[in-house]
Amino acid sequence: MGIEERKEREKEHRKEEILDAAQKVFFDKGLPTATMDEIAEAAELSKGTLYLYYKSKEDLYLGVMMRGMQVLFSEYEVLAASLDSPLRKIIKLSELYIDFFASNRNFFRMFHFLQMPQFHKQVSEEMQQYCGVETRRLWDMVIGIMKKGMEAGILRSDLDPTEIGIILWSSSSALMMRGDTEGDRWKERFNIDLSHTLEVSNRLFLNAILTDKGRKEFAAI
Amino acid sequence: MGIEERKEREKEHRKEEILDAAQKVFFDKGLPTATMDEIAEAAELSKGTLYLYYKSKEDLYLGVMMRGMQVLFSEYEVLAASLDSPLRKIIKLSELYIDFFASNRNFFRMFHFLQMPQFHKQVSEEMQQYCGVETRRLWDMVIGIMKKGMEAGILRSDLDPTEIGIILWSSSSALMMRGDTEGDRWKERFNIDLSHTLEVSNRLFLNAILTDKGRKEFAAI
DNA sequence: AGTATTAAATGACTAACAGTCAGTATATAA
DNA sequence: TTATATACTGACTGTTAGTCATTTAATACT
Repeated sequence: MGIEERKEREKEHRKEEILDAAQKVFFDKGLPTATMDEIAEAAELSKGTLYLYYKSKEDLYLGVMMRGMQVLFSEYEVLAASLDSPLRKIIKLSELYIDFFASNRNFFRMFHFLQMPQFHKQVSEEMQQYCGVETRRLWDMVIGIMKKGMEAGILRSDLDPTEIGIILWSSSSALMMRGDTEGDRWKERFNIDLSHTLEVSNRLFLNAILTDKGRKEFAAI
Repeated sequence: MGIEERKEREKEHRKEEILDAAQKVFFDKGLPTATMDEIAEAAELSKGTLYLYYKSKEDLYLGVMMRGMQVLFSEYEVLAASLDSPLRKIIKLSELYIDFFASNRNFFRMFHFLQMPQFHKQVSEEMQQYCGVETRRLWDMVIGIMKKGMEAGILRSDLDPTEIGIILWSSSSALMMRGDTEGDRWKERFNIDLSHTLEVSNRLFLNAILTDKGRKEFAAI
């Protein structure tokens, strides 16, 4: 009785095809300018069909966004499983995020939508749930890497690994976001290269959270 | 010939009345859910009239947002003109922003719209221009305070005052934003109080950018 | 095979809303 | 009192998210 299973697979496949189409259109136009008709056109389906698979345009948007999250997550997974030293893992954590920003700009921009519920009009409970669960997996991974660093004695033990994780992540995000949208203006107005600013920020912060041992190891790299 | 002038005043007054109405509605419902008809109703004007004063719903939203920016700006202005020491000014700069976040949550949320052009559909060139100019005034003030700190020898002179300003601002913003939208979840999931995390972040960062002299003064406070 | 049943897809339709503009009312000038 | 300019109105248009009665296709049954 493989028919049920095949149908299930085809259904999943159709969902992915719709995401492919939505991704193209959203990358091109952004959430408010993209239309469901365009996405249907791109998917070679009727608009009604889109709604058999996703509850709203915003759900579809978040569906695409979650692909970006998965990309980042799987890169972190590789990092966490690697044989690098705890310090190198923490450094690479930042670098990976910066690389992700550089090569997946469109996904990066989408991330912010999740965090701004005041711009949600039709996000379904389920999708919000799903996003929350996956986001948490990402955080657990980041926090896990921080904890390892603390156990290895390179991170100050008077700090909370979760707090450090969120601070590092948030400050990086914020600077990348500003670099993305206002990088040129900062360059011409203040002669500031925001990607340099991000490096400075991470270096300052890293030095602030490392133990003497950690700082020595860091200096040796 | 004071008629022209009076009319000019009345026009400005009408613009403000419209902003009052828009503020109420936007605070209540957020950008996507608020409707121009509601705002017109609240302003006791017809919808058409709104468009004599503002080019689009998004322009109106940014108009309200700029009021929040002015509030923050004028508080910074008082601080900059105060007789506090350079170090105290820098500390108060953070505190002021945190206070603003606490007591003007709705304005704070609006700030993010400006920074996300991917969610702009109808923002006029003029409004964008206006926002840019005012934002720059705010930045100049922040950067000015940092420069004074550097001249006073309490901030490391190998760092760029503009970079320090933007890092401090961005990391604070990001943590407040997360606290705003996900504070409860972080509390229950990780037992983290994000307003505490913000304090930690600012303290770590401050210690990282202060000179020995600055750190001594800081410890004495 | 032919027929019944179930599932997938369609696209015309509705409702809601941003933005427009021809027309009205009000104030000033002649 | 009449003419002109200015402020305002609200019915109207165009667009688009989301729906649903109907059609099409696939599977099950006899």
